[in-house]
Amino acid sequence: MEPVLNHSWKLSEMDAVNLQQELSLKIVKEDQLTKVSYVAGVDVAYSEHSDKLIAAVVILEASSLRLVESVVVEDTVHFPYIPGLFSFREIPPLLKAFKQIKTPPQLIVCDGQGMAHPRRFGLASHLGVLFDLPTIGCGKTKLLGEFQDPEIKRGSSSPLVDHGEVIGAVLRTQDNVKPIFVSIGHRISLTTACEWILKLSPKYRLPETTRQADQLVNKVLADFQRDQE
DNA sequence: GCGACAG
DNA sequence: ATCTTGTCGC
Repeated sequence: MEPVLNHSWKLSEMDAVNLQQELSLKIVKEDQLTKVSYVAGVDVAYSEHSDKLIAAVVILEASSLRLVESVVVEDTVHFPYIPGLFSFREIPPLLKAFKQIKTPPQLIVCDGQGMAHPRRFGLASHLGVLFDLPTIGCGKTKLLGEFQDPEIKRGSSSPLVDHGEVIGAVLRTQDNVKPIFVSIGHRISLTTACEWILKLSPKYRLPETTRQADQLVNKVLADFQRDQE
């Protein structure tokens, strides 16, 4: 559960890019994923007129999709939002929350891209390498790549391609609903990743992991901002 | 120069 | 991400 790397996270943009390139040298391999009892979901919500943020990690039981544990932390923004350097903004608070998790997950679903990234190393890949756990990148919109609209039926998908390389899948999780962008994070194949996302999205467009994490951070942030006034 | 650009 | 009301539909 401990991160294999320990950075200061007080990085310049250039430092961030260099670190990202170092970490991306790690090899992504497929795990069996046969014994996944718990799946984690993560999300961060930001305050508008302050540098405060709320980060959360939720743990769902894989078989029932029931919420079994959640950790919420308050933190401060220490890195700006820059497309391609998203990890450096969200990982510090997420690590802070992960440190308090008592139920270790065997899979993490991230709110953002994994391999579908300019350097093939988005948030999901980054988190996967840090924890050495299987991770899936699951974004609501694309960062880059070209694709054809998948068929209208739930479960349909089409490849997300960048410079001739398949970097992810555009997956329809509900009939006639806007598809989401799935990509390999770490230690998982794209096919297995899509299967998991479908399993985690029995009713809504987004997987339960990100939905639960999302509603949690937004609720806590709302309470936090209410107390400020 | 113009458009794109995870959250 | 965040600012925001109602509205169409199952």
